[in-house]
This record gives sequence, C-alpha cells and structure tokens, in this order.
Amino acid sequence: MPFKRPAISHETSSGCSSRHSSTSEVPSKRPKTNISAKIYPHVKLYIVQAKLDGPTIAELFSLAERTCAGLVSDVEDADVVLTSVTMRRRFERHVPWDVAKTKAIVTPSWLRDSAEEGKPLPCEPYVALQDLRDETLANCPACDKYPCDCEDTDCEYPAQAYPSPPTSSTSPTERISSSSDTPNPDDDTPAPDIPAYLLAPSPPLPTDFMRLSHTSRYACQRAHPLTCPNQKLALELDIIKKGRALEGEDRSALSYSRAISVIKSYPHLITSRRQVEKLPYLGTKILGLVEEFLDTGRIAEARGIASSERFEALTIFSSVYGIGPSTARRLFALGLRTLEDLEVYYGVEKDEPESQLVELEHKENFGSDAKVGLGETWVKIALGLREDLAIKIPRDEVEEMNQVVMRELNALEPGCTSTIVGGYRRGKPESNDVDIVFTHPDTQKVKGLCKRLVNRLYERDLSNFHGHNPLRTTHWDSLEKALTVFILPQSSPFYTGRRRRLDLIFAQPEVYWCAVIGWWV
DNA sequence: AGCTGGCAAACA
DNA sequence: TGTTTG
DNA sequence: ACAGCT
Repeated sequence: MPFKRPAISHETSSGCSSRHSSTSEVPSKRPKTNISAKIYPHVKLYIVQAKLDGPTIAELFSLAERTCAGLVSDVEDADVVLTSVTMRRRFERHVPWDVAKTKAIVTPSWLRDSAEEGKPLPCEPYVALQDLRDETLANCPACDKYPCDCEDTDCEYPAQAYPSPPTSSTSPTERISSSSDTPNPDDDTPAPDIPAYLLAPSPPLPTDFMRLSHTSRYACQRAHPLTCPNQKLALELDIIKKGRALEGEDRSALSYSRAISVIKSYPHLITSRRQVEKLPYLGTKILGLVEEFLDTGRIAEARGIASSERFEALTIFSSVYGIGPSTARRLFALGLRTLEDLEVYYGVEKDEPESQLVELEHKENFGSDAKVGLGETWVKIALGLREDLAIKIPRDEVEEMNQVVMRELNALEPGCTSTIVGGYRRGKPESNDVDIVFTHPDTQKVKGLCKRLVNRLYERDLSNFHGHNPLRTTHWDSLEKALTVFILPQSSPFYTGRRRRLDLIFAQPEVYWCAVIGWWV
C-alpha cells in the first residue's frame, strides 16, 4: 500500500540540537522560498457576494488575482471562502453546510491583510463563522494544518509518532542496547567520517502543505494521517478490496484501492454524499457504497464477504508466506478450510518443532516426503514461522533490531549509516516487519556488503532462515536487498525469542535518500 | 464502447 | 509460464 | 467488476 505521509515538521525549538552542522553543507538544494510572486499560489478562492458592495467586490477580485491561484465560480472547487456573512442560517443560503465544512471560511480582511503584509496569514483572527472555527483553522492554507490545530496549547506530540533519525554505526560500543533509546540529540557527537548529506537534516525539512491536497489525482500529493476521520468506512471498503483481490479480480481491487486511498486523505468526517462525489476515483458504484455506509453504518456487501467461510479461509491461507490468492483458492477448492488442514496437507510434523530449520538443506531435493503430493518445502517452513510472524513488533524493538544489526555491520565495515523505513517510518506504533536501508559513503564498499552482513548475522545466530540463503537476495540497479528472518540475541533486553521478518536494503550513497523515501510497503 | 490499470525478480 | 513477493 | 480517458 504505497501511501505515505510526509513527516510533520517540528517547530525549530523542539529539542533538536542545532549542533549538527549538517544542513548548511547539504549539497542538494533545499526548497528555499517559493519563487512565486503570489502569496497563495495554490489557493482557489470563492467570494460570497452577499453583504458586499460593488467596489468592495471589485477590490477583492483584483486582490484575488494578485495573490491567489484564482477565483472559482463553483464554491465546491474553492479552498478558501471569503464572506462578510456571520450568521450560519444566512450563510447556508449561499454555501451548503457540508461543503463549507471542507473550506476555510474567512472575512475579506484576511485577503487584504495578507496582501498588505505580503505573506500568508493564519486564519484564526479572521474566522467568519464561529460555528466553523475548527474547520476553518484546519483548512487554513497559511498554516501547517497540524500545528494550527492546537494553537492554544503547546504542541506536544507523542515522540513515538515521529520517525527516528538514522543511526550511524559510529557509536558502536557505548550503546549497549539500552532500553528506551529515543533519539538523543545532545550526547551523540556527529560522526566525523559520515558526510552530512547522508545524515538526516536537523531540523527536518518543513513540509509544504500548500502543495498537498486531498483532491489530487496523485496519491503522493494526498497526505493522510495514520488513522483518518473516516476510518470505519475505509476499513469496510478494504474488506471488499481484499475480497476482490483474493478472488483474482484485480481490476476491481485496484479501483477499491484508489478509492480507499482518496477517502483516507479526506480530512473531514463524511456526513453526506455530496461532500465526496467530486473526488477522483469515486464513481457510481463506490459512491453508492459510501452512501449506504452513511445511512446504515455498514456495507452489506462487505459484511457478507467478511462473514463468508470462503473469505475467512482464503485470508488465513494467504497469510502464509508463499501462498497467494491463486494457491489459496486452489486449496479451498480441494476442500481445505483451516490452518490445521494446511498442516496436514503439507505434512508438518508437530512433534519435532525445531528440526525443520536445521535439516532443511538436506531435504531439499526430496520433494516427495509430504503426505499429499506437493513437496512444498517452503510452505512447510512458512507454516512453522506463521505464528511468530503474525505477532506485531513494537517500535522499541524495531529500534533495537536496528541497533543490533548496525553493531554487526559496523564491525564489518565502519562508517555505515542506516534509516529504518516501512511502517515504522510512517509512524505505525507496531510493525509487521522491519525494513532498514543502509549505505556507506564509499560506493565501492557498498558492493557485496549485503551478502557479507547476511553471512555474519547467520554466523552469529541472529538470522537463521533457510540455511545460508535468506528468503531471497537480489540486486537491481544500485540497490541490493536481502529478505531475512531475524532473532534478537538473548543478551538483548528486548529478547523474546520470536522470529521477525527483517528486510535489509543496501543503497549506493548517491541514491540513499531515494531508497529511503521510495521504500513503501 | 472499448481499452487500461506498476513492476521486476525469484522460484517451480 | 504462472505465482508470489516487496 | 471499478473508474478514467478517448
């Protein structure tokens, strides 16, 4: 699910040490200022003419031309609505309430003052309708939305909601996997041998929220939070999507994917069909389902799918590594229904749970020892792994895994740096697997490093899947990756003995950050 | 009405 | 080639 | 079977 949310920018004051000299030395250009003359180059304006006299309207029109993307004649298309109307009842005669909730509704002075100051101004002092104060603040184009939501209180975000900075291998011994190692800004001295361009900028680059809009056709321009205001609807549609995917109806599933993605980026609670019917990728069928959800709180088709024996079985089957929709359907057609059925079918001997891993290599060429045909050695292993892999990994432990791996990598090749990506980077409190991107300033040293690390982890009993072979290793272009199964050492305070999926991605230094931001899933 | 929808690598 | 994965 | 495009 390739949907990312850009990191929310901290206020500069927040704990990050400014000792990192990094930002000034970054060779690539930071987006300095928008080289646009307009103050609100992306803002579309709608003017409610009621209560405004002719000259004022003319003045606002010309201001709008100078400062904004333009005026729109349909209020639905607008980002900001200017009005002198202050009473809800009267305002509703000009703009439907549902629509109004999705805009910033401000007085004409907002535009005048912005033009005078020559810069974007917060909407807060210009809220036109008190009933829509929250919505207006949330939709104010001048603010980085999220900070604006808590303008009164001090903005304390839970630290764990933020991506951690990369860990460099330059502090090898000092950090003996101490428990909570939240990013510690001050005591860690900048690595002398890691060029600044490979370290995360501090403070983080601000996000240009004005370039993001939930109406964009491109998913990468539609920011969305981890859980959205319409989460239940999204989950309901997701069931249909999964159902379609399991049945091999890829086209349909793709449509649901896009629709869900659009809904996830819609920043308000949906209360009427009208709010969303113009959003991209929502057509007649899915709008109908949305409407049904609005009316009844559920979607019959999704309920039907979710409670069907077939869906349940296909879901469990395909949760096994190596079993996809097609095989799942085949197994179902064979009459299998449960995990136990699978274990029998694939001939898993539960008596000797440990032996599977060790002896695997020798069995490799004798596919016929499974009870019923299919000598799927893979699936046998995956079945044994399934229980562990179904357990989510807390952020603390993800960070610990990175520490441990970095310690080994550092011993192998000093001067590496890494960033944890995947779900962790998107702020998920728990991950299904761990993805880490590595690099080293010396292009030559990156070559073959992936294999070397995997071998070392294997020798150290940290990674033990499939003999010397990780699930797969591969490299395309200048990326190398290994998909492995990892166990923390017993000495770690986070040791559980549970096996965890760990993906290692090695990138050439010049594509390191592309690998970091491009690693979705 | 009819076509398109992401992709590359790995395995059997 | 078809299936699965990230 | 879902939406967008031509």
